[in-house]
Amino acid sequence: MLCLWPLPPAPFPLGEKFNFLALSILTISFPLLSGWRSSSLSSAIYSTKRSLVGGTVRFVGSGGVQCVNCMKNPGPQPVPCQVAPKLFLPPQNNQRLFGKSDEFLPGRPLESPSLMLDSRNDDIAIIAKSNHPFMHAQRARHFLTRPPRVAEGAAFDPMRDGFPHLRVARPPAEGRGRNQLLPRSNSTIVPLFEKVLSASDAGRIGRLVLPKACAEAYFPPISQPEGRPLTIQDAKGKEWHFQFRFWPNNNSRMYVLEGVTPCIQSLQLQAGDTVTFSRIEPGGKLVMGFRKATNTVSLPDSQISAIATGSLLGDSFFSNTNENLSIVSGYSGFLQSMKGAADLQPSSLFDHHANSADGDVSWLKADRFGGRPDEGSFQFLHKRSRNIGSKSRRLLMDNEEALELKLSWEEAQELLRPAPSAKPTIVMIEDYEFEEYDEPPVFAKRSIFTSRSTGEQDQWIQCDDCSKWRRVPLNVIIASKWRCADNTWDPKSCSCSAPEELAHKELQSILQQYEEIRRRKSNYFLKQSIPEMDASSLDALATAAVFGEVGNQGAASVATTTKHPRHRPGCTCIVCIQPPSGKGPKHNPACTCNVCMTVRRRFKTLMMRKKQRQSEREEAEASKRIAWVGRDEPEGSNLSRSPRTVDTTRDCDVIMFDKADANKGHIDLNFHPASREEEQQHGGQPRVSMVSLLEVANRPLESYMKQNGLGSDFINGHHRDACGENFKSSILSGPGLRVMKPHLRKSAQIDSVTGPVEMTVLTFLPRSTFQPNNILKNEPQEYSGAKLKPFQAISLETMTIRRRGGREADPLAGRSSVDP
DNA sequence: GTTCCGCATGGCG
DNA sequence: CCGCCATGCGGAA
Repeated sequence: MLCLWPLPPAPFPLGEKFNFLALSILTISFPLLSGWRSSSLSSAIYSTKRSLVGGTVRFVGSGGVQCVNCMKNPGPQPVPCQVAPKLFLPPQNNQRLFGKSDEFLPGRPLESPSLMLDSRNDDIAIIAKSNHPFMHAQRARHFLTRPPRVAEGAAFDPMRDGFPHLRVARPPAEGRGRNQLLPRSNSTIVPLFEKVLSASDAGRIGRLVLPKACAEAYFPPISQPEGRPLTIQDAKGKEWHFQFRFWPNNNSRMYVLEGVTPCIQSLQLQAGDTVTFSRIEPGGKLVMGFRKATNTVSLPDSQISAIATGSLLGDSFFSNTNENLSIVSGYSGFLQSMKGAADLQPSSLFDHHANSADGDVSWLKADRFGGRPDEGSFQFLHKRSRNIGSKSRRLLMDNEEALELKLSWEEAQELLRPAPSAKPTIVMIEDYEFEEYDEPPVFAKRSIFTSRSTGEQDQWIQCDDCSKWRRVPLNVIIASKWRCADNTWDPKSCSCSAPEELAHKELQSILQQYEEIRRRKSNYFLKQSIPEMDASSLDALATAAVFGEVGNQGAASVATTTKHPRHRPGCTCIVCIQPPSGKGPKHNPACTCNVCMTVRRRFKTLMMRKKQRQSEREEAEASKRIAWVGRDEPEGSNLSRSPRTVDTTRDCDVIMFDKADANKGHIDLNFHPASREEEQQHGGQPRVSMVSLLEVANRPLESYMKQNGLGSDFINGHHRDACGENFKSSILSGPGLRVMKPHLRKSAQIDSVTGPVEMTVLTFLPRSTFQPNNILKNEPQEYSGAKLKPFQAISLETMTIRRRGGREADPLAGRSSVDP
């Protein structure tokens, strides 16, 4: 049942902001006792329009909401309310919400001792339960800017006009006036305001900053900075003693509630949680509740730190301890339209509430998840975005953005594309190229890239309506929803009724491979996330190195693209000019194929190169390096060349090794092990024996290095070139895999023989993560892992990294000692 | 050295 | 430009 309330007469001039006041969609439900109605209150937008219907329910001590129109004694006997429709009838005479004749009394059994009213004016009872929407209207700032201003001494008037009143316990007897409510039996809870806890509030300082306007309006007046003590009672009856005081601040005051730490801790409140303040009348006892925010909670307006509920509407109230009754009070100022409530989508926040309610609690979903918000909703969203402050943004990130960006790094990578207009700036850092973008990446709809035997590539995008896959140009970036009708590139497929271009088998094959790649990537990242990889992971790493190739097996035409998303048609980079290729068997961790062995050997090569450079820096003798390289080439063949690859692609990243055809300087972006082996066995000269490769690969890295005149210090993680090596190791992640954590686990990345192979990496990384300036300055200390920020899943500052292909000769080039 | 206290600062609406 | 308020900061305990 929809409950719409009229707005009370504005106690203060309604500014423009008021028109955008956003309220939550509230849902309440309660037992259908006599005179009771289950209701579903939904509210999305609060507007100054006053054409809303109103309703009156009463919060009764025995629980539930009672219709004041058919105020039957709550009892077990089901007595249908004869005037049920009146429950939410518009109030007459433009009465104020929660005024004399308006009561919104969400009714869940109030078993809490907090409802044992205390007549002390400065007592507060914390009676709200976690996650209960007290006031879901989060836009309080606007209220707060104009709460009923009262002079000291006049504040804290419990019966001030315009205050919402919530009756507690039994509803008044027929004919009983509101002012005649008996203590303990007919008390009114007057919601005052609420505040979203800031980090400071929830911190250990023990000071809760109170909105000035609210503090002055609803709390006992204080004339001295020392203020006065307040006793707070929680839902369990526990009393907390606070000091309500203020600080002089810029000729003003800053009100704080001191000594809140024990309470905050006891209630396990954190920044983002909401503390609510109300008052119980008669007696004027202040009560305090709270509402927990969760990670998935979307605070409609976190920046709104408080809500002067009393001045406005204040119908909401607390849940009590009865889990069966989830009474979410309505905010009085309600929506002018419930449109959108029907097609609300789930959100964890609201799911949470729904869990404890019979009715659906779906407020705000429409707002946040595209539930076709009406005009008001639109305004709400607009307003919300307009009112995000820096501090508020922080909260928003914690509460909203975090939810909406709940993507893994990999997932995020899959959705990121360079901005269409972005042009990279190539930055050289040591022997790596960084393609740096000033523009943030854009999100794009997931697509699959395939390549045909001819090397031609296609991009496939799935229609959101018919789920058919349509071929679209490679350079197309689909932002979000896409339908066949949007297919302006292929008139034959611009309708959902058009048949799919791909045969079912082909499609299945593509999708299977796509999923397989994704799965393997995921597994790979899992392995990567293990701080200490054991040596056996080398095989896994090698396997990971060929993941992309796996994706190319089977259907000849199926291959994930070798193009990096930033590449555009016409791009002549080493990646784009290479046609994809590759077929063959999968590689398991124990695979000893040439490629896998090469992968292993590459790693050793890399280690040696690192050490070599280190030595070079120390000795500054370039000639030594040349000599060293000369004797370090195990094969003297193209096989020893570093895989030059270096790029990953969009969704289905593909490993791109040098093809064996190194003489042509040709890089096979989709090298396949079988191809290489076959080439070696048939077409090319078998320049290296498997036995030798195995021998090399299996040789302990340390001994291998010693043999090559390399120290082992770096093996133990004490390499001096922490900057460059760590960096490179970081970005030299798995083949065809984007770096997940660019600079972590130094020991694992650098020291372990399971360290990364020389593979493709291309990822969007926060510029701040890599601190390229620091890197460029070659200041290892500035580039220590500890100084790098943890990876940030999504950053608007991005950098892509690409291993510079083949710039340096493999130090093992020409080395023949391991050749047979 | 830590915590508390009071005030100052600065961002933002 | 002003007020609010989150938070920093320095001195005191």
